[in-house]
Amino acid sequence: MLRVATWNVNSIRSRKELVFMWLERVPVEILCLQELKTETHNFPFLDFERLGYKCYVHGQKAYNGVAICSKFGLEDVFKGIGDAKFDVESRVIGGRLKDLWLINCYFPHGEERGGKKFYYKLEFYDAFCKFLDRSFSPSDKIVLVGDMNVALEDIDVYDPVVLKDTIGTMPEERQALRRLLDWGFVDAFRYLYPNKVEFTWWDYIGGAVWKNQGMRIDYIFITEHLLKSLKDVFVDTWARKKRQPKPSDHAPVVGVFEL
Amino acid sequence: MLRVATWNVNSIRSRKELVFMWLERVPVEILCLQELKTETHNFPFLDFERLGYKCYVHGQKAYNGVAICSKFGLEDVFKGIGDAKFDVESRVIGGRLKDLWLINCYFPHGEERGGKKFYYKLEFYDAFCKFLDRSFSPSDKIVLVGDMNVALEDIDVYDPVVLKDTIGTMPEERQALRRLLDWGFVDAFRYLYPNKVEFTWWDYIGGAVWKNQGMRIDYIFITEHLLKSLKDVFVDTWARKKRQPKPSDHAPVVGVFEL
DNA sequence: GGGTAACTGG
DNA sequence: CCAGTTACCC
Repeated sequence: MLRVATWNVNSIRSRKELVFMWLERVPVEILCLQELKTETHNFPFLDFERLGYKCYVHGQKAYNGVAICSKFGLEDVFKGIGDAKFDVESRVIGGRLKDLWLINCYFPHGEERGGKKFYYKLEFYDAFCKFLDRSFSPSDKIVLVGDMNVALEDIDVYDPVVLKDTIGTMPEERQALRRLLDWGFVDAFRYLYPNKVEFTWWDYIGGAVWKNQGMRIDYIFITEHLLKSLKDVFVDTWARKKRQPKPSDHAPVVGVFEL
Repeated sequence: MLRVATWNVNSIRSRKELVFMWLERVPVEILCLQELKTETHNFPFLDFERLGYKCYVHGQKAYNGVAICSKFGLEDVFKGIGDAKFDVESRVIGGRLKDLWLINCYFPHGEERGGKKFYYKLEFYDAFCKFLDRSFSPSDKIVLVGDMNVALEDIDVYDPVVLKDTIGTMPEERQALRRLLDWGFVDAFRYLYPNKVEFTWWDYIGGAVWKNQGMRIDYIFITEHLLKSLKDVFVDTWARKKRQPKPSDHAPVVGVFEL
């Protein structure tokens, strides 16, 4: 069994205790983290080592930052997407475990429609697709995980009417995310559960998590070769609902594979 | 027995747990606090009430702020020194318990010799003496406590050579503080222990507390009528040496009276 | 609402 | 070194 988790932790320094508590509950083999909000040298390598994880970290001060913590050593580890315009930010890290590629990405938030950050988000998706074209083939075994900052369908938000034209739900963004599916990925959660309403992110404001007012913006995408190995995908809201230590606004998503 | 304590807590919001732990050790009847660093409405009135204290609070956002927490109700509570120039900051609070006046003051730090804040400190002392002249008589029973931000004598600093011309030790400042003694106050600690070397403040920097590199800048001053009632004065370093919760850089000073 | 940084006061 | 602040990001 191979369990691959993705979790936007919103600062690894302030969240590491929670992460280790969660790993006791769900000791996944591979944990992909986003929004480390710290430089690589501040990453808690030793704490993860004690639990048997080797960590591959692409840190950044204050913003972004991604890591893969794996029980198995990775090869061909890469950072960024080979595009200088976007690689000034630490949003992508990947590597290979035998014939399985892992890619962990923190896609831009976008802020609001029409602004500079909104176009940056769309352009990032564009650049990411080009990176896929250059570096991979849809016939590869690839697990692409991360915070995509887009809810794919209306079923992926708690209220599509209330959230109309809010960031993460707009047609341009959904189209950008769908290009990853068009390229050759399958949304593992939706593949197994076509009608299930589950969210991975809830705003800190107004106790949204208690009213389950969330969005599904964190994903496990897999290429077709992996579909037969996919056993389950689940969102663990335990860590999001904890009050002490304080939670991230995202919950971890876990994919279970039998390879 | 009446125990009166003075403690610069360096933010009551971040120090309240420590204060309540300390009150279990030394349940003083009257606790005078300085550097609340918060507005009056954020003061933890309820926590103190649970322990039987009535609190008189003169708060301020971010800087200064003083309070008297008393097991007995006070009358004629006043805030400030009646001088608009200095009363824009919350540095003084006082009140009367029967025939005993309590005055709690946080004197300015002064930063360094020659600067604006240095003259402000000296002028504050001047204005404070004028306030005493206007409002009190040396024949009154008065307990004046607080962070005076001045070490009276060389014996009150860990190394007068090293600290020469550093803030809190300079002749101008000592002269300003001595004017309170000239007015009619007695330094209760020094009265009982003429040769004792004890400090009330240690810099956070460089682990000064562990090397006992401190200064005595927090005082219990009393008028002559109270000398016969004075039983003891002690500095409790317990709270300063605690690591969890984090300490203030000042230790509480306690005066014990038999009235 | 919760994290970061840079600044200021002590 | 340890508080507080404002400003920025999500």
